[in-house]
Amino acid sequence: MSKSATKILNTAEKLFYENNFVGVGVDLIRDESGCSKTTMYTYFKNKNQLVKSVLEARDEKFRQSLLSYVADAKGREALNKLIDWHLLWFQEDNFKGCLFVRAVAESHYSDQDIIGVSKAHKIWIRNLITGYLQSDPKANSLVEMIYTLIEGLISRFLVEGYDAKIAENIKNSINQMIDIYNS
Amino acid sequence: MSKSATKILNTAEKLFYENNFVGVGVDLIRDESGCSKTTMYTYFKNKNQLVKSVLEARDEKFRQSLLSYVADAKGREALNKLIDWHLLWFQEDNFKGCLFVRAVAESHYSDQDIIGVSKAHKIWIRNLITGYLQSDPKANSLVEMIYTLIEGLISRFLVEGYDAKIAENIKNSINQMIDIYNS
DNA sequence: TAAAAATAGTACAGATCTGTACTATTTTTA
DNA sequence: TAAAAATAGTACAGATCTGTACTATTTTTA
Repeated sequence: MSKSATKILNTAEKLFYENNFVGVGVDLIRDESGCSKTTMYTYFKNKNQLVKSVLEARDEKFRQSLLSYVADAKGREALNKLIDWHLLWFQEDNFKGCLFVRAVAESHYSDQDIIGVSKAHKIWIRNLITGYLQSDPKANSLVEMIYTLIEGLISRFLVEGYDAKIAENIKNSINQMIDIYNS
Repeated sequence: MSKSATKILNTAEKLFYENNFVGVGVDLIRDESGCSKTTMYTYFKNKNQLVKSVLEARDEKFRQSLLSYVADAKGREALNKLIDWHLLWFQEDNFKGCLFVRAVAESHYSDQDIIGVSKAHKIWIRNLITGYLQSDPKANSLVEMIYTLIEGLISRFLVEGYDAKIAENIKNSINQMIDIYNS
C-alpha cells in the first residue's frame, strides 16, 4: 500500500471516528491528509469504498493489537488480557465506541459490504474468546456472556463515559462466573 | 402538542432510525410527513432541535411502553418482563439498535444536549433494574451485569441480526446468576 | 536518462442541504 | 362572524457535497 493511500486511510479513520461517516466530506479528508483529490480517487473509487477500506484497515490493526497484547498467554489468563486490552481502549481520550457498530448503524440495510466487514470483525472476537475458554464447563454460555458484556461496555462507556468502578465490577463478575462454573 | 408537530416527530424518528441523522434531510421529512416547511420550522427552530425533540419523544414512549409491559410485576418477575420486553423489541422487523446510542455516536463531543438526553435515558433503565433487584444480595453487581448484558445484546443484534438462542442463553444466564447469589 | 506513474492543484458540473422570505389559503379561536 | 393562528406552497440564497476533467509537476521505474 502506498504512503499516500495509508495517509488517506488513517486520516479518514480518525475523522470518521471523531465525527461520523456521512458528515465527514471528502474535501476535509483531502485537506487533513495533505493529499490531492486525484490521489484519493486513484486509490478509492468512491467514498463508500473508502469507508469500507477504512473498516478493513481498522479491523486488521485491531486484531494485531489485541493478539500482540495477549501474546502467548493461554486460557483464563489470555481472557483477562483480552478484557484488559478493552479496558485500556475504553480509557483512551478519543474513545467513541466501536466504529464497526457505528458503521452498521449509519448504513442502510442494503449496505451489505459494510455490514459484512463489521459482522466478520465481531465474529472474530467472539471466536477468540471461545478459544480461550474451550476447556471450561459451560463454555458456550460463558462465551456468550463475556462477549455480550464487552459489547455492552463499549456502548455504555460511549454514552456514559468511562467509569473504572463499573469496568472493574464487570471484570470481577466475569471471573467469579468462571470460578463458579469450575467449582 | 399539535397534530402536525406529532406527525413530523414520528416521521423524523422513523427516518432517522432507518437511516441516520445527518443523512436524512429536512426536505425528505417534509415530504414524508406531508407537512410544509413553514410548519416544521414553526415547531422546531432547526434540525438539531428536531433531533433533540425526536429523542425526547422516543424516550417518553419507550418508558411508557416498558412500564406498561412490566405492569404491576415486582422483583424477579418484573426483571424478567423487562428482559422479555427487550427481546420483543429486538425481534421487530425494523430493529436497528438503540437510537440514543446512535445519536451519541453520530454527534460531536460538544453536542451536550444530545448526549444529555441519551445519558438520562440510560440512567433511567439502569435505575429501573436497580429497583427490581434492590432486595437481592450483591444487587449492585447484578444490576451492572444485567444492564450491561442488555446493552450488549442491543449492539450484537444490530450487527449480527437477531438470534433467539443467544437471547435465551443470556436470559437464562441472568436468572442463574440471581439464583446463585441467592443461594 | 528517458518513459511511465504518481501526485498536486484548480476548476467546475450537478446534486443536495439548511434555513428564510413571502403570499395565499385554511383552520381555529374569541 | 371577524380576527388570529396555523399551514401550504413556492422560490431561493448560500453553503456544501461528490465526483470528474484537465494541466502541470514531481517521483519512480526501467
